[in-house]
Amino acid sequence: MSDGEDRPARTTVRTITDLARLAGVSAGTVSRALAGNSLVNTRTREKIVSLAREHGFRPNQMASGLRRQKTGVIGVVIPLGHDTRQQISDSFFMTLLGHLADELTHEGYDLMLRRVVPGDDPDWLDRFIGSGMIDGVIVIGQSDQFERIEEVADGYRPMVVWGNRQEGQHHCVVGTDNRLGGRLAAERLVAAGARALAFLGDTGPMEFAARFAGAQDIATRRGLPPILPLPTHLSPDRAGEEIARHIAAHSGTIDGIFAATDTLAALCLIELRAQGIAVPQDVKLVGFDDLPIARQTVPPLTTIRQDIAAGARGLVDLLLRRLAGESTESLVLPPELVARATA
Amino acid sequence: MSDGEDRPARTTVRTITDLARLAGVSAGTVSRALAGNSLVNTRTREKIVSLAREHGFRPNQMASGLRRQKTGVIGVVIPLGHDTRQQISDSFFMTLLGHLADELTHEGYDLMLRRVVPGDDPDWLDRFIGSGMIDGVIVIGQSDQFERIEEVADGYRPMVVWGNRQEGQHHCVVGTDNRLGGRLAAERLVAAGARALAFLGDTGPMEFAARFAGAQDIATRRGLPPILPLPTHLSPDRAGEEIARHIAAHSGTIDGIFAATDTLAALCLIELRAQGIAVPQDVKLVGFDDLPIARQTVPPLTTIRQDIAAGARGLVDLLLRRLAGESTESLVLPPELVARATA
DNA sequence: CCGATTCTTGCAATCGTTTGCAAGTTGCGC
DNA sequence: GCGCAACTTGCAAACGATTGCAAGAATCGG
Repeated sequence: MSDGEDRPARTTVRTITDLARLAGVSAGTVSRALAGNSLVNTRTREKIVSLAREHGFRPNQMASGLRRQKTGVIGVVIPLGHDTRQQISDSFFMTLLGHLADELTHEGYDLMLRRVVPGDDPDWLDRFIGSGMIDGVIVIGQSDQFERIEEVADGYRPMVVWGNRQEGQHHCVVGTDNRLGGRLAAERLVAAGARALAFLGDTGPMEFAARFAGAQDIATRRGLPPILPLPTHLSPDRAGEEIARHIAAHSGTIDGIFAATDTLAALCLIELRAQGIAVPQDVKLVGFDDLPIARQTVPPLTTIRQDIAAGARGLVDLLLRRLAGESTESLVLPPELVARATA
Repeated sequence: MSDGEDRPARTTVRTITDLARLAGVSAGTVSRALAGNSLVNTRTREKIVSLAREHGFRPNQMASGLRRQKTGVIGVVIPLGHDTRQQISDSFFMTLLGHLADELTHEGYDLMLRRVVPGDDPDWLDRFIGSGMIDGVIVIGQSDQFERIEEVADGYRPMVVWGNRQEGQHHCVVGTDNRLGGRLAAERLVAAGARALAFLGDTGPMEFAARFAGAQDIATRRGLPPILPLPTHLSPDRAGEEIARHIAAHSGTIDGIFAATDTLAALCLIELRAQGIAVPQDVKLVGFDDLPIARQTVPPLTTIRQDIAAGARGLVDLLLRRLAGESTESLVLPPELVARATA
C-alpha cells in the first residue's frame, strides 16, 4: 500500500466539463456515463469512470439538485416550543436522531438538521420546506405547533411527524400510544399499592398531556382521587429544584409518582432519597421512555418503554413512501411496561 | 395590467421570475430587493418584499447556492471507525451535536449531518467535501482516521476536527487535553488511597489512548505498578457483560478504576454493587466527561469534566474564521476534576 | 435649457449538471 | 449497394438565482 509514486501534474478537474475535455467527449456524455446510463458505449463509459476516479472528481450536488429538482436530502427539524434548552439534555430526541441518521444514510439520503424556536419565527416550517434544499421533512415533536403543522400538511405531502396522534388530524404521524402508556404506568402504580397518584412533568405538550390523561383514566376507573399534576421544566438544572420543592410540599400525601420521562424520574429518585423517602416502600415511581439511564438508577427504574429504533424506521419508511406518491396512514407504536424495582 | 394569459393559479409563486411578473419588474430587481440591496428604489423594494411575504415566496437555496458558490450549510460528519453502534448510545457526541446545532443556527448556518463507516468507504471525507453541498466541515472524532484527515487537511482549509491534538499535526483540532485529564483522574485515585489502578475502556481510539497515557504518567511518577487496561466496547449492552467479567476476574487485586467515559463508569458502578464491592471503600472510581448521568449515580460519580458547550463554540468559531480566510491554531481545552463521592 | 451626475432598472451571462432532440455511425438484411 | 434499425454522441435548453454592465430616468448645477 505504498503511494510514493509521483503524480503527473494533476490538472484540477472540478466540473463535468473539465472531465469531458480530458476524455475528449462532451459534457453530456460524461454525465450519462457517470450516471451509469446505458445510452453510452461501454468502453467510453469505462474510460470516463476511471478518469473520474483518478482525478477524484465528484459531481456538484447543488447543480445536480437544481436541475433534477431533487436533492437527496431529508430535513429533520426540532421545534423548541416550550423549553429552549430542552434538546441539549433530552437524550430521547438525540437517540431518535441517531437512529434517523442510520436509517436515512442506509436509504441513501443525507440529513439536514435544523433547530427552530417557533416563537421567534412563526414561519419555521414553510421556510424549511420552501428552501428547495430538501426533498422531504421529518418533524421531531409537535411541541405546541400542532395547528401550524396541520396547516402545512394539506399542501405538502412529503412530511412525517413524530408525536401524538389526534382524532381526525391531517398530518402523518408516528409515535407511541401515549395514553395507553399512561394507563400502563398508573395500573402498575396501583397494582404496587399506590392510591394517591401524582404526575411529574408539564402537561402542556401533547405527548405529556396524553400520558397524563391515560393515567387519569385508571385513577377514575379505580375510584381513586384525581391525579395531582406536578409541573416542571425539562432541563435538569431547573427541574431538580422544582422537583425538590414538589416533594417537600406533598411528601406523606402521595404514594405513587408517574414521571413524564425517565430523565425526570431519575432526578426525582435522587430527591426522594435526599429527603429520606424510600422507593418503592414509601413511594412508588414509574418513568417513561426506557432510556439507558433507567437501568442504571438505584434502585433500577420501572418504566414505560418506547421503541425508538422502530419509531425511526417508521418515520423513514413512511416518508419514503410519501415521496414515492403513496398516501400513508399514521403509525401508532405500542408502549410496553418494563418492570424493574421502583414500582 | 395583466399579460393577457388566463392563469387561474396565480397563488403559486415559486420562482423569483413569478414574483417579478407579479410586481411588474425584472427578476434581477426582485433578487436585489430581497437581498436588501441598496441599489433598488425604496418603494419598489417595499412593494416586492410585501408581495413576497404575501405569497410566502422563498428563494430556492439550491439555485442561489449554485450561483454564489456557497450554500450556507456546514457539514458535520461522524466517522464510526471502531464500533458502529457507538453513536446511538454515546450521549457525549449527541450532546456535542446539540450544541453545534445551536451555535451554527445562531451564526446563520444549517447543519448537514452524515454518519460514515470509513471501513466501507475509504473516500468518506473527500466525498463529503467534494459534494458541493457544504461550505465547510466539522469532523466529530478522529476515530482511527487520523491519517486520512491529515491528507485532506493540506488541500482543504474550512475543516475543523474534534479530537486529540498530536505533535506537529496539520489539521485544526479542538478538544480536551486528554492526557492532562488522565493525570487528574489518576492523581485523584491515588490521593483517595488507591494503589493498584485499572483503566476501563478500549485504548485504541486516540482520545482514550491519551487518557490512559496520562494516568500511566502518574502511576509511573508515584512508583505504582503499571495500569491494567480493561478493554470494552462502548455500546452498553456489550459493555455491561464485559465489565462484569473484568470485575470478577480482578476484584481484590485492584483498588482504583479510571473509566474512559461516564457511561462506562456508571455501568461499572452497577456491576461493582452487584458483586458486593463497596465504592469508594473497596474500590475508588473516576469517570470522564461529566455527563448528566454523573450526577445521578449512587453514589454520585467523581469525574473529569469536558466543557462540551465550550468545545462546540470553539469548533464553530474556528471554522468561521477559516472560512473567512484566517489560518487558525488548534484549541486545547482544560479538563477539570469534579469531585463527588466515588473517589 | 443643457450637460453631467446619480439613481434605478433591465438584460443577459453565469453557476454545473441533466436530458430531449437530432445528427452522425455502425451494422444488418435483402 | 441501399434502406432501416439500433447505437452513440453532441448540442443546447433547461433548473432558479445572482450580478456586471449599460441604458434609461431623474436630479442638479450653471
